[in-house]
Amino acid sequence: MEKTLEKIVALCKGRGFVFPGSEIYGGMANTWDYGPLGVELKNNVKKAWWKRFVQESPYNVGLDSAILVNPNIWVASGHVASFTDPMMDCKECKERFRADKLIEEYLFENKIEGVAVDAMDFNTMKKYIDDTPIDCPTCGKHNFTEIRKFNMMFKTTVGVTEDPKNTVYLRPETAQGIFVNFKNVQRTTRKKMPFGIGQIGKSFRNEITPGKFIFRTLEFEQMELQFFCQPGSDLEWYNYWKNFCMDWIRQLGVAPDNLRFRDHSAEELSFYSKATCDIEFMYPFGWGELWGIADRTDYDLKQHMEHSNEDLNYFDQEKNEKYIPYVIEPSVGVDRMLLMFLCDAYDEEEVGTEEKSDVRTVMRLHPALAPIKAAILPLSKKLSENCDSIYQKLSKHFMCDFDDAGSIGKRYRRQDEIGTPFCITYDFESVEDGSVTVRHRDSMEQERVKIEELVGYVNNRIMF
RNA sequence: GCGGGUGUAGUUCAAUGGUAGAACAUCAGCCUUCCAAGCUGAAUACGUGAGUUCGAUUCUCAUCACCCGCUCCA
Repeated sequence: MEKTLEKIVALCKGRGFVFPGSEIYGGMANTWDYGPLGVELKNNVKKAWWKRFVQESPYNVGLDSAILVNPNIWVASGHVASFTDPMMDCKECKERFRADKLIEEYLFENKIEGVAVDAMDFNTMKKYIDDTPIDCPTCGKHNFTEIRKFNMMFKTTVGVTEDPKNTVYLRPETAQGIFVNFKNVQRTTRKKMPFGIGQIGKSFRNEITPGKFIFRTLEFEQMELQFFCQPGSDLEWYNYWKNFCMDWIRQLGVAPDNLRFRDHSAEELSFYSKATCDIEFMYPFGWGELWGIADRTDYDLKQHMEHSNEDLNYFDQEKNEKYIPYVIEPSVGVDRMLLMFLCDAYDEEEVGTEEKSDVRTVMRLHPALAPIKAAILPLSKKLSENCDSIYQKLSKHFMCDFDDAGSIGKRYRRQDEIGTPFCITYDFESVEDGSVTVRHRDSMEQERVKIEELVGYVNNRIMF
């Protein structure tokens, strides 16, 4: 079986998981809408994360902070400076480069030391490139455009007048909302070190050219934990959360062969990070980052302390000492996690006979993630009305579907394709014995269950 | 934003300088007692705008969008 992104995108669009954004207006690049099944799947992913990382955790509590915040937060966090890429084009071959990268490469190749590219402003960079024999890596010529700023933060304006003074940004990450609430949360929950704050929310990045379905989008949802701990214990917790995250994904049924850790090399590390590791997934287009686990040190709290003049130290009563906590950040994108589950769950099975080959498409989603938990299918249309009360009863507890169009086999296939773990078939005997047939998606086995036991039967199996 | 490609029903494909067909999917009816059956019928498309032309889905230009590369990393 070939598992391609095209097939998955087609299934998503065809069955109502994910639609292209603004489609009737010709679309809008890198925006996607979640359909009736997609929103269920997405909610289930978020629910599962929240349950494991907040609800069941002795350490962590939740938060939902604002998307629009005081712009000084982005100055303090370094986003205003570092999210602005200096782009320049080669006039000869039209290739585009990052000016700072060009200089860095040149310095590296010629073993020149003592030139701080990070400290240069755009004019200095341009002048340096003009004055230095830095050539276009593609065509070898030296004829560049001016540097243009590319800020990855979306801007908008507070108030009705478009005064630059009123500019605010849509947050490019949820983390900062946690840091600025560190004291509020610690005080109100009376948490002691170590403890974490979890948050699920939307972030926005004005990427140059994203792509690959919902892997990278302008607007995306993050599930982040910022875990605060005593300096010195940070690496221990860093490893703890790495494994914790990996275990969680595996328990949700993702094939271990499709997952790996990838530690960032020293050059690759963000300026604020001491150690970073990605959990990567084997997408149809190759290994791609899913979950970033970073030791952010005390960088963020320190920055906010400086810029806000608030004391963000933590006082440890037991040890009678004061310190700025270190932060371990496991941060994952909901959308690319959802894509992972879709890709991993997608399966095609040969079920045809010799004369007539046939393919059965099955989404082998973990029952806790499946958009529809149970489909209620009358064996004959004559029995449809008898199913009303079953549907009403079950739908109080979980998402159900009802379908009486077409043959029973066809209806099983429809449910297989959207990952429904249980099909409940009401037949002529059901009228007599008050039982139904429960057909399992993966084994295709059937089991007779009393109607009054259905809720418990399904609930026990979708629990995670 | 730059380079290359593409734009016809929901999907996959046709045809045509004289306003478009099919398959699958969908819906309705008949039939059908557990894994994509059958029959009958229905709905649905030339991305948008301008130009050439008696007439454009077809030719030209523009525009918009999508795909592949550059970029990026939740």
